[in-house]
Amino acid sequence: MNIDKAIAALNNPVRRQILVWLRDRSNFPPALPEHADLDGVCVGYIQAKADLSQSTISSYMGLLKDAGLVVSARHGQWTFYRRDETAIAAMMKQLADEVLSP
Amino acid sequence: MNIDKAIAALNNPVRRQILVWLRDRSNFPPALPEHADLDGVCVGYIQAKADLSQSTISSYMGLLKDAGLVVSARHGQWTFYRRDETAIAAMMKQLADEVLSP
DNA sequence: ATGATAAATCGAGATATCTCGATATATGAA
DNA sequence: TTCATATATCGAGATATCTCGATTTATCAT
Repeated sequence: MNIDKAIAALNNPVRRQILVWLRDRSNFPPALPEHADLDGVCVGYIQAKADLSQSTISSYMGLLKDAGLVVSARHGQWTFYRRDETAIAAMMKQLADEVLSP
Repeated sequence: MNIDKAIAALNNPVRRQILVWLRDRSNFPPALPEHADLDGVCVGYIQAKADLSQSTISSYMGLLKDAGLVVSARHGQWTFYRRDETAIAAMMKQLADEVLSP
């Protein structure tokens, strides 16, 4: 996790909204039966919800992943993204330590 | 305080550094005797420490102020900036509420 | 008034980000 | 193998940010 990349990733309302959506799987359509046991949400569902182009969402997810805020797992032709709660909490703590007065 | 403006203001390492410096007045040279009772740090001191141009620092402080993270007070020809601790804490709380899982 | 100092504003070139459509890659199905 | 689907990558135009030097504004001292 890199605080500069993390803040840059957060510096966009849609990317923050995606992080919020990913807090709850029920913000998206049900998974396909063959994905029922998998964690995370596929890019297509995120794209539909965000209503931006496929390439934009793919690159957004790449930024969030590169910042360490989400992790991805490929299953067949799908890539599933989910929050990295530990990394997100660590990033927030680091930012708070830096920015808040003790 | 506006979370979009605040994150944008934080999305720059020098501006974050300035916020850190402003946590402790002793990060800067002593105030002039006639300013001894005033709170905050003048733009010139911040500029010297950050080693960027006067106009850049003036505009950085404007961004931080516009984001609500600092407040300014003019005294004679000097403008003194200081952290708005309440607003900074509120901003961090709002960001945490948005980004952290409950 | 004049001149000096501090800060804010302006205008601009360089760089980065946003967002798209088109194309490439990977996988699964027929 | 061929086709369809999901995602990633590429290239580009529009917009925003960074940072500067020059100028303007505000204030103080002479």
